[in-house]
Amino acid sequence: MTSQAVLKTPRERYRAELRRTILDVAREAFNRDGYEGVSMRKLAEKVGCSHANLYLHFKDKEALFECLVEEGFQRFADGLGKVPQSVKQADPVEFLRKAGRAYVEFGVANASIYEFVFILRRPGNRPLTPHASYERMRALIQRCVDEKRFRRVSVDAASQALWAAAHGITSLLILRPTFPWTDREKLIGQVIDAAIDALLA
Amino acid sequence: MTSQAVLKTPRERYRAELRRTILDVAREAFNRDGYEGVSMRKLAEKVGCSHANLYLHFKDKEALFECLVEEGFQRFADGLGKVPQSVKQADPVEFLRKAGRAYVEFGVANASIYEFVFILRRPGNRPLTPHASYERMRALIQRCVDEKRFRRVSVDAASQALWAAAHGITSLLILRPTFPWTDREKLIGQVIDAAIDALLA
Amino acid sequence: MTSQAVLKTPRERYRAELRRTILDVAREAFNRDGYEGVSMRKLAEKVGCSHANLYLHFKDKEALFECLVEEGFQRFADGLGKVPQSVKQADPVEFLRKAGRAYVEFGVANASIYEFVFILRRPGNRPLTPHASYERMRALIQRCVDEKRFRRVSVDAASQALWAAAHGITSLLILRPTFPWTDREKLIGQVIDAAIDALLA
Amino acid sequence: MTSQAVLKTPRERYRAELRRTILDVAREAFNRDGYEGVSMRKLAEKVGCSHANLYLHFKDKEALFECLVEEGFQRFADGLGKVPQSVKQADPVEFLRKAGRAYVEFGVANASIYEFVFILRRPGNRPLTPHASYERMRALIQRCVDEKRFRRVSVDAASQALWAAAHGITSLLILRPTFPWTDREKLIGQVIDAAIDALLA
DNA sequence: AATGAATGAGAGTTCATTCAT
DNA sequence: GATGAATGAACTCTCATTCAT
Repeated sequence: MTSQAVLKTPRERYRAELRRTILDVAREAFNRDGYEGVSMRKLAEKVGCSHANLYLHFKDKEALFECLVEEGFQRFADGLGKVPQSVKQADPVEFLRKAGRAYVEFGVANASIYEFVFILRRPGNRPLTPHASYERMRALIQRCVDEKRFRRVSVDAASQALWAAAHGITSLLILRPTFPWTDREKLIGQVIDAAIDALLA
Repeated sequence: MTSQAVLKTPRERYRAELRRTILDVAREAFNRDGYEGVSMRKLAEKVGCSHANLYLHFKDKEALFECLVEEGFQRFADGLGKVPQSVKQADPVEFLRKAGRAYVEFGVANASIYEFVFILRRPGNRPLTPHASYERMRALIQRCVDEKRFRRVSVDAASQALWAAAHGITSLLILRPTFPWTDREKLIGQVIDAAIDALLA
Repeated sequence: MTSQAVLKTPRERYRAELRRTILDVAREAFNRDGYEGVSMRKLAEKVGCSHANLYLHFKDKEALFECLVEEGFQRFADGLGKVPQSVKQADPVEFLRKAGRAYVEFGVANASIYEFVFILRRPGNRPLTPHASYERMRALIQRCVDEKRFRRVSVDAASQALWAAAHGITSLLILRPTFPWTDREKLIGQVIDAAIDALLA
Repeated sequence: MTSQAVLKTPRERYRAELRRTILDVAREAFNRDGYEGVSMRKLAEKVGCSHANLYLHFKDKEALFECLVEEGFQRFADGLGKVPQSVKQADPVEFLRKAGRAYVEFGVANASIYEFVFILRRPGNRPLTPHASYERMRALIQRCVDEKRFRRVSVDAASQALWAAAHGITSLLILRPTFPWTDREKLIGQVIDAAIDALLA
C-alpha cells in the first residue's frame, strides 16, 4: 500500500523533520518556562525558522501544545508498556515496581505535559476520567491479588493509593524543582516501593 | 479603650474589607487561571474596582501573589498545629500518622489554600524553601529514628517520601474531585500508613 | 492699612510656610529631574504633606511650575539689580562684568526656570520678545559707548553678542551638567570678559 | 553586479523608507515636545503606522532616541569637516575662526540636528561626553598655544569658552528666530572673534 | 513553501486629578 | 483645611496571529 510509505519526497521528509524539531524544542521550552512563558517568536528563534513557519505546522499555539500533550500521552502509555516482556510475565509485583518508576520518570521528563494532564486546572478542562495507564495499573494489581501476591485488598483502593504515591512524588518534583531533594532516583523508588510493599501478602 | 480596636474608623474597616475581597478574588482567579493567566485589569473587574485601586493595596502583581502565598502558608501551619497535646507527647509514630492524616484533611478542606501553596506555579520559578510544616514533620521523623522506632533511614529522604505521599493523595482529591474515589478517609489512611510503615524498624 | 499686614494669623503663617516649602522643594526637583520627571506624589512626599494638599496651593502641576517661573523671573531681575550702587554708578564696564556673571550664576542656580524661559520649546511657547534684563544690558552698553569706554560699535550687535556669550555658557552648564568642565566660576568669568573686552575702546 | 546595490528589493527599500520617516518624524517630535513629551503611540500616529511597528525598527523608545543622537552627531561632524585643506594647514588661528563660523552656520542651517545633539535634554540625564567636534577644536587650540599664537592658557578652559560662545549664538539664533537680530553673519563673526581674540598672545 | 511586515489586543504600571470624609 | 481613596487616561512594551510577497 503506497499510503504506508512514510515519507515519499525529500520535501516531505524535510517538512517532517522540521515539525519534529519544532515539537522537541517546544517540549523543552514548555517544560522550562510553562505555557504562558513560551512565545511563538522565541520558539521559532530556537528552532531556527521564522515564527510564521510555525503556523504552517500548527494552527496556533494551543494546537502545538495539544499536539505535545497527545504525543506525551502516547509516550506515557508506550513507556509504561515497554517494561520487558520477561518481567511482565514473570513477576507482576516486580512489573508494578518498574511501571511505577516509569510513570514518575516519564512524568518528570515530560513535565509540562504531565502538568497539563494531571495538575493544571484550565478553562475547558475536561474532567479526567480514569485513564488508560490507571486502568492498566488496576489490571496489574488485580493480577497481583489473584496470584495472592497481594493481601486481599480492594483493588480500587490499592490502585488509587499507588497512583497517589506516584503522582505525589511526580508532581512535587515537577512543581518544586528547586527544593533540596535528596537523590531523586532513590526517592522515587522509595515512594513507589513503600506503596507497593504495603500491599504485599 | 476603644482605641485598641483593630479597625477603628469606618474608612479603615472598608479598606480592610476591600483588601480582603481582593485577596479572596485573586486566590480564586490564580487558582483557576494560573499566575500569567490573571491580569490586574480582569481581577479588578471581578473585584468591582478600578485596576489602579489594586496598586493602592499591593505594590504590584507579584506582591499580591506573594501575599496570598504567605497567607496560605500561615493558615496551613495554623490548621496543622491543632493536633492535641496528648497525642503529641505520647507515641511519635502515632503522632506522625495523625499529623499525616491532618495534613491531607486540612488540605482537602481548604483546597484553594492548599492549591495556592503547594500546587500553583510560582512566578519566575521562585524556590519553595522547606517550609514550617515540612520542618515539623522532619523533626518528628528524626525523633522516630532517635527512639529507634524507625529504621536507620535518611531523615531527609524519609521526610520527602512521606510528604510526597501526603501531597499525592491531597492534590489528587483536590484536582480530580469527580474521579470515582473509594472511601476517601480509608484511602487517606492507607496512603499515609503505607508511607510510614515502610519506615518502621 | 491692615491689608499690608503680611501674615495675620498663625494659620495663615503656617499656610504660607507650607507654600514656601512646596515651592523650594519643587524648584529643586524640577531642576534635577525636569518637568515630566517630577510627579505630584513624589513631590508631596518630599515636602512632607499629602499630594492632595498641593492642590490647595496650586491649581495643578503646571500652575505650580508657572509660579516658579514667575518667581524666577522676578529673582532674575532682582539678582541683576543687586549689584551695589557704588559699582553701578562708578564704572559701567565693571558693572557690566558683574551683571554678566550674575546672569549666568542666576541661570545656573535656577536651571529649570532658565531652561523654561530661554531654552525650552513648548507647545504654546510664546516667542521671547526682548526682555527686561536684555533691555537693561542694552542700556548699560549704550552708556559704555556714550562714555567712550567702548569702541563705536552697534549697541544692538554688542548687546546681542554679550547675551549670546552669557547664554552660551549658561545653557551648556545647565544642559550638560556631567561634562568635565574646568573650574566653573573661572570659565564663566572668562567667557563674559572675552565678550566685553572685545568691545573696549 | 546589481547585487551591490544597497537596497535591492522593493521590500528593503520600503522598510528603509519607513525607518527614515520614523526618524524624521521622531526628531521633529522630540524637538518640539522633549523626550518625555513624546509617546510611542502618538509618534506612530504621526508616522502613519501602528505603535507596534516602531518596535520592529527600534528596540525601544530610548534606542530610537539614541539613534537620532548618533545620526545628529554624525551629520554634524560631517558638516564641519568641510573646511578646505588649504586653510587648515596655513594659520591655526585663522582656521579656528573659520571653524567657529562653520560650527554656527552649520548649526543654524541644520537647526533640528543641532537642537537634537546639543540642546535637547537627554533621557535619564545621560552624560554628553566630549565629542568629536569638541576634540577637534581642542586640538586646534592646543596647536595655537604650542605655536605661541595664544597666551599660555588652559587649553581646556579655552576650548570650553570658545564652545560656549559658539553654542550661545547658535542656540539663540535657533531658539529665538523671531528676535530682531542685527546682521546675523556679522554677529556670528563678532561672537567668535571676541572669544578667540581674548586668547591671543 | 516560507517569510518579513504589520497590527490589534492586552499586559503591568504610573500619573494627575477629584472627592467624600 | 487636610487627607486617603479612588479612578480614567496614558504610558512602554510584548504577544499571537494574519497576509502579501
